[in-house]
Formats: sequence, C-alpha cells, structure tokens
Amino acid sequence: MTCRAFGPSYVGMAMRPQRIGKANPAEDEAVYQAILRALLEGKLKAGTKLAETPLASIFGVSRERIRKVLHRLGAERRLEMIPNRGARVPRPTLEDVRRVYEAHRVLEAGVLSQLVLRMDEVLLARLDAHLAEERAAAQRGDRAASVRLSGAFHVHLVDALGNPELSRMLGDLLSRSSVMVSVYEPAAQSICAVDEHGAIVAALRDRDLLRAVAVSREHFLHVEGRLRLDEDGAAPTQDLAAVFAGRRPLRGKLRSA
Amino acid sequence: MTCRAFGPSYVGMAMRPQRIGKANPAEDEAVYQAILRALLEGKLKAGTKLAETPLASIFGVSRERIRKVLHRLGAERRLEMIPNRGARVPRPTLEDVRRVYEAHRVLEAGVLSQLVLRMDEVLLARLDAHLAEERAAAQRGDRAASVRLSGAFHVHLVDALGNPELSRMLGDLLSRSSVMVSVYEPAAQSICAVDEHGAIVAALRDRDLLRAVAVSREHFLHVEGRLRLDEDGAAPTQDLAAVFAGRRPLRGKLRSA
DNA sequence: CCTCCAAAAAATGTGCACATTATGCATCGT
DNA sequence: ACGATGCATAATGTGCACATTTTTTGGAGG
Repeated sequence: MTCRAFGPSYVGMAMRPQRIGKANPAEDEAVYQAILRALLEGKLKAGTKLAETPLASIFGVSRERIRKVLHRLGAERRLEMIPNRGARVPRPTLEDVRRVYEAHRVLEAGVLSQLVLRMDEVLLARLDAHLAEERAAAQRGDRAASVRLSGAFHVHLVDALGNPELSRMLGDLLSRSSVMVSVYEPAAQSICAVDEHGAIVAALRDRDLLRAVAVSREHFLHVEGRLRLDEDGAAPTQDLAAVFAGRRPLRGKLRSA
Repeated sequence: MTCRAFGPSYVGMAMRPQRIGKANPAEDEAVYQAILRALLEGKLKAGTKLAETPLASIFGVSRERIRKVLHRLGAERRLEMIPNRGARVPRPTLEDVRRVYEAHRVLEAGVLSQLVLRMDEVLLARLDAHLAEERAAAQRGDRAASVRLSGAFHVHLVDALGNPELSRMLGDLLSRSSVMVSVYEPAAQSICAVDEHGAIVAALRDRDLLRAVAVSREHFLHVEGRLRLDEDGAAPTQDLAAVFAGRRPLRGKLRSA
C-alpha cells in the first residue's frame, strides 16, 4: 500500500525521466474526496472556477488525474462542466434549490408510505433513540450536532427501508442541497425543529399515512420557506491553495464503486 | 459540423503524422448513444465483456474515447467497472431488480401524494387521453405500442409535477430496469394492465391518496411478481462487431448535459 | 474615452507511447 | 495426472506532447 504524499514540493522533482509517478490506485479517490469535502463544507463558494493546471500543482498530481476527477464530479452534477471552458462550482437558482427540496419532500412521502406498512417495535425504538439524541443536542445548545442529527433523521427514514437505490438517491439529493444551503440558507436556521420530527415518528407509530405525509410536507415547507439568498456567498473563492492546504495524504476511506 | 464517418477501415490509416483526428465535440456522444442504445435494446447480453481495443476498432475512434465513454457508463451504473479489468455488462441479481422496482414504487407513492394536492381538470384530461391511447393499442393488439405506452404512463405521472430532479430520477430507474427486464422478465408479459392504470387515475380524480397509493402498490407488486430468471439471456454476446454494425455516423440527438 | 479587432497567452481536449496489471499457457515438480 | 509456477501475451492505466479553443492583452480607429 505505498502511497506518495502530495506535498506542494513534488511538482518540480523530475530528475529521473524513468520512474515517472505511475500506478496510483487510490490517488484519484484522495483528490476526489478532497474536492468533494471542500464543496460540502462550503469552502468553495458558488461560481468559483476550478482550473485543471492550478489544481494539479496544488495536489502535486498530473493534470489528467485532476481532469478525470473534475469530469466525475460533473457527471454527479456537483460541478458545472462547460465544454472547452472547464469546471465551475454551480451557482444554483433559488428555484433549483426549491426543486431539490421538493424532490426530497416527494421522496420522503414515498418512503413514509412504505414505512407505515413495515413499522415494528425495533424500528420505532431506533427512531425514538434518535429523537432523544436530537433533543439532547438542542438542550445543550450544540449547534453543529443539531444540524448533523437533523439531517441524519431523514437519512434514517430511508435507510430503514433497506433499499440501497433509495438511500443513494437521497444521499445525492442531500449532498447537493448541502452545497446549496451554504448559498441560500441563513446559517443559524438550518435546523429542523425536533417537534416536527417527533410528530412524524408519532404518525408512523399510529400507522397513519395521511398524517405522516402531511406533517412531513409541512416540515419541508417550513425549511423551504426559510430559504434566502445569501449575498455574502456571491463572491467566488479566490485562493484555491488555501482551501486545500491542511490535507493529509490519504483518508482511510475506500469505496469499491 | 464536420464529422468523420467511422467505418471499420479507418484504423490503419496513419499516413500523415500531423493532422491527427482531433477536436470532435459530438463523437463521444455518438459512441455513447450507440452503446447505450445497444444496452437498452438488449443486444448486449448480461456478462458481456466490453474491451477497449476491439470497440475502438469497431467504431473507428481512438481507444481513449472509448475509454471515456465506458467510464461514463460505469458512473451511471449501466456498466460494471472493475479496476484494471475493464467493463462488463452487469448481471443483476433478482434482488437487484426487485430493489429497482421497489424504488420506483416508493417514488411513485411520493409523486401521488403530491398529485392529489395538485389535481386539476387539465391534468386529468391529459391522463384520460393517455389511458384512451393505451386501451386503443391493447384493443388492436399492438404489443410494441402497449409496452411503450405502459411505461410512458408512469413517466407522465412524475412529469406532471414539473420537477426535473424527480423526472431524471425516474428516468434513471426506468433505463436500468429496461436492461434488467431483458434478463428477468418474460418478454410478452411486461405490459401493465390498463385497468390498474385507470384505477390510479380514478383515485387521483377523487383526491384519495390512500387508495391511489394502495392501487399503485398493488400494481407494482403484480409486475414484480412476474419476474423470472430468463435462462436464455445467460450467455454473453460473442460478436460485438455485429451488434454495432448497422449504425449511422451520427444520430440527430444532442444533449447539453 | 470607448469600441473593436488581432495577436499572444492560457486553458482545455486528444492521440500516442509506455508502465503496470491481469491472463493464458507451457513447463516443472510432486 | 494434476496442481503450482514462471514466462509470454494481451489489456488497462497514465504521463506527455501537441492541437484546438477560449480568454486576455495591446493597439489602432472612431
């Protein structure tokens, strides 16, 4: 498992024409994860141009490797690819964001329609436990944990069906709305009210599909209603090198695709 | 709009070292569509190995171009990519197929939950018109049209919401089940019963979500219940050249991605 | 001073050569 | 005779050089 570190000092070391840096199975993944993470954490503002050559220097890898990763992110709709003009961080319309939220809302309604048929004590207990966690985080004022747990609730719901297809769909949706949130959502308000999550679970306990869907819908409309254009995020990121500065050679993760 | 034809006789013509065949914006798309179409039409049986070099010869393009297309299809989960071992047409498990169908079912339940809130005369009229088409095709015994219209019904339902995200999700799902169907579904039976479609529309007319979801669910379970392993499709395709034989240089289609 | 245009500079796209990895096959050993 | 092993062959992965396209720049004309 040899893996070259990619400190910024690698670029110029081409002393030997042979032994070019080839055969790196996991380096693609490292670069991919680094850029994806920067996107999800909102370090890359909307509209930022991601040129191939600078990124290649920053990561200390060849341009084609960056190129491949960029195109992959484009295929996943996380970057906007324009032929002959490179990759940019998408600048979603308010309507785009609404569409993603609506899609999530619709998907969750479908999930609920299945869940009311499959509800059992085990699942209920798990959801209750999650609600308790959420309440605890809210009570002690842990904002970061609240945001994280709030999103995790919806993930729990789909995962309960045990269908990888559906879980993946929601994952894509969430990752995209995460990016969008950094542009449109007032930072402090992005927490779902725990009461609403509790109401959904209560409706599921009663196997009341109509109520569950209604509550879920209302819940999403609340979140959607809070969407505002964040003017601060209008300016693209300038210093790309700073964004990817403190990054380790490789994260233990590995996905077999 | 110059576009080289890709007859099989191009491979060897490297007389001039300069003027290498570069800058072809739409050729990727042509190859992509050709392979995708072959997949959807079931010409490529499950388990078939898609090697880069032979495909490059067949299409008369460079290997890297084939390579890019193959990886794109892999990212879309339409091909199974194994590192250092190339691309194969996936051989889905019966459980895989069931998962896709279940995902479709869940998604449609969500769509219905939105539709009951948005139902109006215009939409109802459109759905009724579609049902009429389906019945007409069934009465005159047009099997091809029946299959096509039967699938189109579900597409109509999502499209009615006007959310591109949701439409795209269903599109992906359908295209994947199309491939799977060729392996698992007895050819003649893949038609949804019109009565069931009609029952869904009737429930929508009454804005009865519970009934609509129940009917839709039942409808999908019928289809899922008919899934059988088709042993004939077990053998991989041998002659790749034959599959892509009668193909024109370019199809009028063009997608801006 | 602004606009328009052409040439230079930079960035993206692509074929090619070669490294690396997998596979088929003959040979050897038990 | 059968399985393991090493070599030859084929297939995939990658850096590089260069073509093409886009963007920037600098200057001429209105």
